[in-house]
Order: sequence, then structure tokens, then C-alpha cells
Amino acid sequence: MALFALVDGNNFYVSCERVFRPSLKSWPVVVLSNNDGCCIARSNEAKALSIKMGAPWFEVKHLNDSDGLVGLSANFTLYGDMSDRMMSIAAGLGPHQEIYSIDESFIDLAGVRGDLTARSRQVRARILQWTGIPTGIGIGSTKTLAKLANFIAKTAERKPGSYPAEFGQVCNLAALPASDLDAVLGATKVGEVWGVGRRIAGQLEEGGIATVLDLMRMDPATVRRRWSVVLERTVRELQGISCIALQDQPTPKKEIACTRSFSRPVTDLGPLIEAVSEFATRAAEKLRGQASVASEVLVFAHTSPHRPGPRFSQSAVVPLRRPTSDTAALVQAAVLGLRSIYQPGFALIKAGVLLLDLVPGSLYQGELDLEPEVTSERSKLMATIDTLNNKYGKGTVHLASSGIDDRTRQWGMRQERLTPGYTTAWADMPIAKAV
DNA sequence: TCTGGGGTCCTAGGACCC
DNA sequence: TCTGGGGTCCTAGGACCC
Repeated sequence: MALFALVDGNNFYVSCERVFRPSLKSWPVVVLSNNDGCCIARSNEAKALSIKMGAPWFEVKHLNDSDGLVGLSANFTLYGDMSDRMMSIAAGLGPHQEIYSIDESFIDLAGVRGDLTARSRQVRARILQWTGIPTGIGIGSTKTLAKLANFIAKTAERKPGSYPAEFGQVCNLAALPASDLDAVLGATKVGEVWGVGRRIAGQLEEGGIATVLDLMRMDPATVRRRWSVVLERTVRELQGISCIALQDQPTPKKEIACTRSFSRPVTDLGPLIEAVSEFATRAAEKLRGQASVASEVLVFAHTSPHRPGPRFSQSAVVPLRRPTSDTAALVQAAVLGLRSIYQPGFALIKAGVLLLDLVPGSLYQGELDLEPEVTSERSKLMATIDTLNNKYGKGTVHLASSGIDDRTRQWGMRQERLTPGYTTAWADMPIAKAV
């Protein structure tokens, strides 16, 4: 029988920050998106202040004075490093791991013997001791049930009384007698199910399907007819029929994006070219990281949907004569596309580059009349640039079109509350002192 | 003043093919 | 009265995820 665990960091970004600033524990803390725009992670205390996921910072920052709310700029380099540490310990729970997001991984528990609940508590304690990150672990016979168990584990801990206390931190739905399982599912809103978003939750509730138990008891064929094959699969997963397999090898991305909001509006073509060159460069690095080549480049720019004034929103797709992962070729295509859509006089607040129609770099379409040595020289050059940038820091070697001086970048990100790179920069390493 | 970034999958409908 | 049958590919849009 299939069996899965889901290990998930609690309020992950906030927890990463708290590891290095213990004084933040018990305070309401939020981590902000790029440009310090929205709240993308909240401590339990911040959730208790009714701060919603995605709430704009400017709407909640008055809580700083009244309730001591702390807002921090996102430090993704730090979170990525903490994630690696957490994942490698979580992997000890079973033979196969799928890293599902920066703070979540599924573990395949099929065939693992012993008391899985006790084993999970040990792994949870080890992650906490070795990294400082608190986690919740859910176990179920399908990935959807493991996700649900994880939700229950975290909710039982955070809101005493919501579920039996023994479900706190680690919840094993697979070990529950059927009647107890029904009680738990009947006490959980349908919108908490993985794959049921706001829209579908609303439609289900209108039809009298309010709890997870109600959804589990629906007829899959009816669900397929009235909704979709996707929701049908969710129903079957709730019924204990495993339909979503563990993916322990990451599948290559089919598209790669790099998009950013600007710290302040940009009107002129010059800085836009810089920004788009930078985005294409970042995207090309990710592309080479998965050993793929792109066949098309999409570039877009738009004005703010929230602000008054003339609106502009356009995109252009630039086909490449041949698929490539060469930064110069991708930047050139992106800039070409940008020039084709650019119109002066608009206060643009966001732009981006998407690499589309990605194929493995090993699929090489040979052509007559091209010097293969040139191509292989170029890929050696790219590999060298990647090595240098990895070793000496992002952007150490870059194209001149992305700008030659960071300080003149009027489009650069706003990060006014950035914390140090505690585990990723020698200069920022915390020093322990004996008192 | 001020609102993130990066993905996936499915479906319906149109164009086109034999 | 009465207008085939079977298929592929592409795109736009919707919904979801973290």
C-alpha cells in the first residue's frame, strides 16, 4: 500500500529569520515580497493580528507602532540555504524524497517498518535541533491525505481545541480507525484540501459540500462531469486511492521566467534595456542549470494596474533561429522584443522575460554551414562565466547591456529591511561570544 | 507614495489534415 | 426534410499551487 509523509516548515521564511534573531520569537513578524510589497510569510502572532497572506505592507505597517509588528525584506539566499539543510535531514524519514517547494517535501514511506508516528517525531526533533526550524509532519495513504494530515498537525498545534491534542506537530491519518478519520475530515473545511482553491470551494459549498468528508463521499463520475478530471482525482485521493505518484527526480521546467516590479516607475528605454538584459541573463542561468535550450523568448512590460494614468501592457514573442542557452543570444532577442513594443510616455512598473518551448540541450539539430567550433566555444564561455559567478558572486561577469553600475539602476529592487546572509556570506556570519 | 514571483495542468474552440 | 468521420496541433483562458 502506498504511504506518504509531508514535512513542511512552519511559517518558513519567518522561522529562518528567527533562527538568527531569537529576540523575534513571540513577536508578530512578516517577511515581505520583493520591493517590500506584500506579506508572503507570517508568524503565528502576525496571523493573530488578522494580517492576510499577500497583504500590502503599506496597509499593515501601522501595526508596527500599535503591536510591535516587524517587517523584514525577503532574503531568498538565506532561505534557500536553510531549505537545503532542512531537506537533507527530512530525507532520513524514508527511502525516496520529492522536494515539492522551498519548505515542503514528500517522503515515500511504503515499506518503512516500525512506528511511523514515533519515527516522524524523532525526525522533527532532529530538524529543530540541527537547523532551528520548527516543522509539521503529516502522514497519509495518498499525497493529498498526507497534505491534509500536515495541515491538521500544524493547526492542532497552533489552535488548541481545533483537533485532538495528540495530532499536534505530527499527524498520522493512516493509523486512524475509520470512524476517527471521518470525525477529523468532517471537522475540516473543504477549502483546506490540496487542489481545492477559492473558486471551487465556493462552488462546492453552494452545493452543500462543506467539509472534506462531504467531498470524499462524492461520486467521482459526478465530480468529473460537473467540475473536472482534476477534482475527480482529488476525490479519489481522499478516498485513499493513490493517483499522484512521488516524483523523486525533478522534471525539467517547460518554461523559465524572470520578472520584477521596479522600485519606482521607469519611462525611458535605456533603463528598460538594462532591466530586460538582466532578467534574460538570470533566466539563461536557470536554463543552463537544467541543461535545456530555449526556442523562443517572451518579453513584457506594463504600467501599474493600481494607479491612475495611461495604461500600457504589451508583450512580444521573439523566435530564435535555433534553440540556445547562450546569454548573449537570449539577451539580444529580449532587447529586440522590447524595442518592438516600447512606447515612450508610460510609467512602467514591471517587466519580465520568459524563456519558452524549452528542450533538452542534448537534442541538437545539426545544420549545414554553421561552424560547430564556434558553438562549442560559446558553451565553454558560458560554463566559465557560470563558474566565476558561482564562486565570486552573482553578476561578477555580465553583459554590459545590463548596466555597469548597480548604483545607477533606477529600477533596482527596494529591500529596506534586508537581514544579513548569515549562512551564505563570510562577512555576515554570526559570531558566538562567551560572556 | 505604497500591491511579488514562478510555475503546472486542463479545456474549449478554431484551423487544418485525410 | 436530409450535408461524414476521425484525427492533430495550437492558443487563450481558467484554475490551482507555493
